[in-house]
Parts: sequence; C-alpha cells; structure tokens
Amino acid sequence: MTDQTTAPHTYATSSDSLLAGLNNKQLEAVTLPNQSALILAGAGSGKTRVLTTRIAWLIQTGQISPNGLLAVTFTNKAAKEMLTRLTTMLPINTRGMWVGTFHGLCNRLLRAHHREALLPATFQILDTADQLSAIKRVMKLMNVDDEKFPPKQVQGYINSCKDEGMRAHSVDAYDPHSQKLREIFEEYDKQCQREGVADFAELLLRCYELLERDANIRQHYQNRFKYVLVDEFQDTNRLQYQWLKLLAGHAQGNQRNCIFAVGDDDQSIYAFRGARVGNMRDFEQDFAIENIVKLEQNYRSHSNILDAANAIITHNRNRLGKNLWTSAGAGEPVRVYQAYNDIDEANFIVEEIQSLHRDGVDLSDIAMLYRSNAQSRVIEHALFSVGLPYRVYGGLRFFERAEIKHALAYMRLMANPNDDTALLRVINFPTRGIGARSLEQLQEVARQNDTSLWEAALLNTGKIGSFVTLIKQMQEESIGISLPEVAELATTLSGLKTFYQGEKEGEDRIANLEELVSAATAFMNQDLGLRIEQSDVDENGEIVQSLLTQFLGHASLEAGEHQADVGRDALQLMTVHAAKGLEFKAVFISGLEEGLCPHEQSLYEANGLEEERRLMYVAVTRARERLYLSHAQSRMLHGQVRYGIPSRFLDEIPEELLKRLNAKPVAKPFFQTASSSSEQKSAMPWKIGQQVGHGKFGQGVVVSYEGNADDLRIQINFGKEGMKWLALEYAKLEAL
DNA sequence: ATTGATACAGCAAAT
DNA sequence: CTGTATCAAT
Repeated sequence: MTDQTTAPHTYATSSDSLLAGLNNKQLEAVTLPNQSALILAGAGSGKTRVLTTRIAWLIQTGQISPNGLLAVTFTNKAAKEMLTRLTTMLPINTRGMWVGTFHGLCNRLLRAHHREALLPATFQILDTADQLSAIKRVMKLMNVDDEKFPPKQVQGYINSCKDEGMRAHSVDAYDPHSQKLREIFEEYDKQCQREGVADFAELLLRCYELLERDANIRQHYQNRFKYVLVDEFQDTNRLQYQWLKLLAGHAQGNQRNCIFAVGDDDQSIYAFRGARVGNMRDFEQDFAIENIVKLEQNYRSHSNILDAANAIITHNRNRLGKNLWTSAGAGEPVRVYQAYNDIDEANFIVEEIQSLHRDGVDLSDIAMLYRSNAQSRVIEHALFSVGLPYRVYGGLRFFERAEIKHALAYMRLMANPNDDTALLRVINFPTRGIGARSLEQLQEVARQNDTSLWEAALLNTGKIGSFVTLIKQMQEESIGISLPEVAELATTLSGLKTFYQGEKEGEDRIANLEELVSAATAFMNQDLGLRIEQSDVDENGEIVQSLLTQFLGHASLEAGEHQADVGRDALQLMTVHAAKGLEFKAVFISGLEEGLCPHEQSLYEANGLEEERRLMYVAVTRARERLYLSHAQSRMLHGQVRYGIPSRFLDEIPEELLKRLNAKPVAKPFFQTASSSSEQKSAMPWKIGQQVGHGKFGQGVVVSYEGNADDLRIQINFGKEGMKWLALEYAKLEAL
C-alpha cells in the first residue's frame, strides 16, 4: 500500500457520488461525526451498504487511512462481501486491511504475536469435532465417568465458560459435579497447550488475554485502529464485547477509539453460542451513545411479506422497538401449503420451483430454507429425481469430510508434529499395524514425561518408529515445494490414495482428495503466490505465517464455502441461520410445525421461544417478492414417523396476508402402523395423524393409542400444550 | 492387530 | 435413521 492510494485527494470519485441514493437515515448514519455510534438496522434496510459506505466515506474524506480501521463480521461470506463492495467504491488495495470474522482476526493477531501469546508459530485450530475428541481423551486420562459427564455437555460447558471470558481458575464451583467439570476444563486447557492447539473460543480468549496482559501490543493496536466497525453486533458474546472495548481503549478508562456498531436485536439468533443481545444496551451505556440511528425503511420486500414479518416479531416482549416499513406495493399474498407428509411437501416445493423457473426466475434467486440440516435430505431427493440443479450450504462441509480431515492431519503433522489430535487420527490410518495396545503404551510414556505423543514416539522403533520416519520424510520433502505439492505429498506418501483405491466406494473420496489439491492451488494463487518459507515479512512489516499454516487455518475456520459447481445457476438450500444476511426473489420455508419450528428443545430454554421467533422473522424477511410457508401433517424424524401440528408462528400472521393453497387439507388415509392390530382398529374412533380439537388444550393431532375397547387411551400432540395421554371415555374430542 | 458384525445412543443452529 | 462403540472371530 503506497501513500498515494491512501491520500484522499487522489480519488476521482467525489463524496457526493458516494452518498448519492442514500435515504436520510442512511445518510445520517454514514456521515456521523467522529464518535462511537449504534445503528439499529432492520432487515433489508441497507445495513451492509451503510457499513461499507461509512468506511468508504471515512477514507475518502481523509478521516482515516485504510490501515487505521478494523471491521469485524461473523461470517466469512459477510467479510468477503464487504471487501468486494469496498473495492467497487474506492480504488484501494484491500489486501492487508483488517476486515474479517472475530475468529479470523484473532487468529491473525495470535499468529503475529504467537510468542507473547505463548503459542507455537504453527499452532493449529481445533474444530468442533476435534475439540470433542480432545475432551474425550482428557476424560479418559482422568478416569472420568462419561455417563455422569457426557463429553458433549463438557464441551458445551468449556465453550460457554470461554465465551464468558473465564478460565478454569475463575469459574465458581461449589458442588462436586461442577468441581469435576472445572477440573476437566483445566486439564483440557493444559493438554491443548502441550499440543499447541486452540479451539474456536480459545482463539478469542487467548487474544483478549494477550491484549490485556501486554501493554505494548495493546497500545500498538489501539494506536493503529482508530475505527472499529462491527457488523451484526447483536450476535456478539460477552468476550467479544470485552475484546472490542479493549481495542477501543475503553477498558482503560481513556476511550480513544470509536466503535461503529450495526445490529438488529430482532435478528439475534445465536444465543446458543453465547450471544448476548444485552450487549447493545450495554454498549449504549458504556460508550454514551446519544442518538441511536434507526434504519426502518425496508428496500427488499413487498409489503405483504414485510407485514407478515412484523406481525410475527411483535409477539416478542424483549425488543428495543422498531417497525419496518416499505414504500413498495402489497405484492403477492404469502402462500401457505399444508402437506400430507414431508415427501408431499418436497414434491410441492419442487413443482413450484419448476414453474417459477419456467417463468424466468433464476434458480439462484430462489432459496429453500429449513430449521435443521437433516431436513434437506427429502428435498434433495425430490430435486435429484427431477434433475433440478441445487446447492446445499452447510451440512457436511468439504473440509469436514473424513478423507479430507485425514489428509489435513498429515499436513498438520508436517507443520506441527506435537498436534496429538492429528497424530491419533492418522497414526494407524491407513492401517500400519499400530493398535490400541501400542497406543496405550505410547500415551503412558507421554503422560509420564509430560510430553506430546510425538515426542514419546521419537523414542520408539518398530512400527511407531517407521511412522515417525514417514512424517519426517514428509517434512523434508515439503521444503521448497508449493502448497498444492505439499497436499499432493500428504495424500500420496501417506498411502491414503492407495488405500482408497482399494476401497469399493473410494472413488468419491479420491476425487475429494484431488479437490483438496485444487483447493490448495486456489488458495496459493489467491495469496499472490507466496511459497512455503518459515516466516516472511509483508509490506507492512508484519509477519506472514507459512502458507501451509495459513491454509490449515483457512480449512478450520472456513470449513464450508467450498462446493463444486459454483458458477452454475442452482437452487439454494440452507438453514435459516445460514440465510441471515442474504435475500432472494422467492423463498420457501418448510417444516413449519410445532417441535421443528419452534424446535422442541427451545421450549425448555429461557427465552428459547423468542429466539425461535426471531429465527422465523429472519427467514421471512429473506424474501423479496414471493414467500411460501409449508408444513406437513406427518414427517420422518429421527427414524420414525412424527405427527405435528402447524407452527404457532403461522397463526401469528394475519389471515388477510395469506393465500392458503389447499383450504381444506386433503384427508388421505393413513397407514396403519404395525402396532395397531386389526382387533383394536374397531375400538379406535380416531385415525393416527388425525387433527382433533379439545376444549382445554385446543388443536392437536393423534399420535398413538393403547389399551383395548373398555380402557382406550390416546396420545395427542397439542403442540404448545405438549404431548398428552387422554382416556377416550372422558375426553371430549371433536374432529377438525 | 484387524476386521466385520452387531448393539446402541442420540438426534438444533455454526465460527 | 445414522454414526460410533464394542466385541468376537480371524
């Protein structure tokens, strides 16, 4: 980056053209004076535009240089989007700019100061699955009963502690159970330290602690980042907010830097990973925000869609308050389809999509949304059978596939052989005669000497010795070759390719391994062809990590996004979470049944239902012109047929906005389940799956029944009221 | 030590 | 239903 490009007077575009087309509120937000600000930006109100224009305006008016700002988002998608938009607004080189996700930026900072952060230069990142296996290992070593302490729960405990900014020594534990949890937490962290690995939450916590502890580093970044911009502020957790305050110099009491926070409390859908909507109110207080700028004009959706969204969200109690409006016309009504079952629902959706497509709508402008990933299978099947191209986001991601994780594990060992998780993954894969027995011995030696498994392995000869030799050979051969060549090396020298060639259904896996090499090539080219060298210094005088380490970090932090058929016009399939921030001409929201949306688990959590409602709000506001809401009377869930009643969120939309595509749901005959024998059939007046009404519990659906003619009890799912067993003799039920 | 079969548990969202 | 854990047989 040269001085020339950062000097404001060199820009051809005037600030007028930058600001053209903004409405008053947007303009106000973009041109706010030099102070911290909170922008309450409703869905579709031009939030990203405001954020990027604000950056461009600050740069163009010479208030800040591109190096002096830090912009943080939650998804890689959003970060990329921001950078692309910036480059179209300003002739600047965005390389070297600090724009990224919290995790990405913390990773970058920790790499640059790994010594001060007490981490090896090549520290690796544990993804969720790696973390779980690491926890299981610790627990085994500590002889903890995994019945009493389910590893998944321990994982949740550790992560939520870290999200709150707490280490094992600072958490309260008064009863034996929580004391044990704390002990596992402590041992787990020790193990991570020994192995030189960090989980997702650790990246943030470690970075926070580094800035807090090291005044030099802290001041360096505080002096550099005069402007901190935060997207999706409502999704920040306590630790992230503390981190932001530290960067802004707020925690030292002499606030020097400005935070420009953009958020929407109605779109807070990440409480499950520690997000605190309350951070918005705290921010308002802590930074003495005088006027919150509210962006309430929606430019995205027709008013029927927007009215439906507003109607839903007004049922939430805890809101900052905001009402979206649009000058667009009413548009089409919101379509509601009641399907007989999940397959019927999928077929309906596919037919509608085909018809939309025939009418000239791009498939990529149509999205199919669902609450949980598992729901995509039925739709995928239906799409596949009619040959409609589609893209699934989320689900099994590329870098999470078994064969890719194996290859990556070899690459991780080349970079950092102390990574026990990686070592354990591949020491006997492909099998080379190192079984449980030898591993136990190896772990015992490591434990006694308090070293990593690798160091213990160095003492071995025999089969373990030849594994050590293999890794060492890989390390030697990797010197001076390019990243894709390293990937190639990891897949061949390890024997992975040969192994999968011998497998019956190994072709896909081999194709994926080849894809990994292409991914490495793409990564290398995108990074201006840096070659592997231990460390390098970029034009800003910052340390650049080895390309291999960068690539491995990329693989952990950006597990998805890498799908075949990118440029092709294809229907978009994703969860509602993944759809946040996106918009489509037509949107299908499926599975709107009690138990699925709102998810049954949410009903047991504090404020769980409100979060589900926000999720629904996010889903609805993705649509520009056409919105379909569908639910099924029965669906295959967890391996068995489940009967559900329509989601309460459907009832929250005024009837006049809706167009019911099948006013009277088709009363199709239901299959008799094996358990309902023929002699009981006569005594049972209701069909399984039938909709019934009850004076006290309202609408429900018959799930099952038991007993004989004199004592027949039927089980009914009343949704909001829960599952009930009723004695037929007394229950007054009416058919619906 | 490896393999293959069978039992069993869990099963929401994502950096 | 599906991935993982366990166990008996090679």
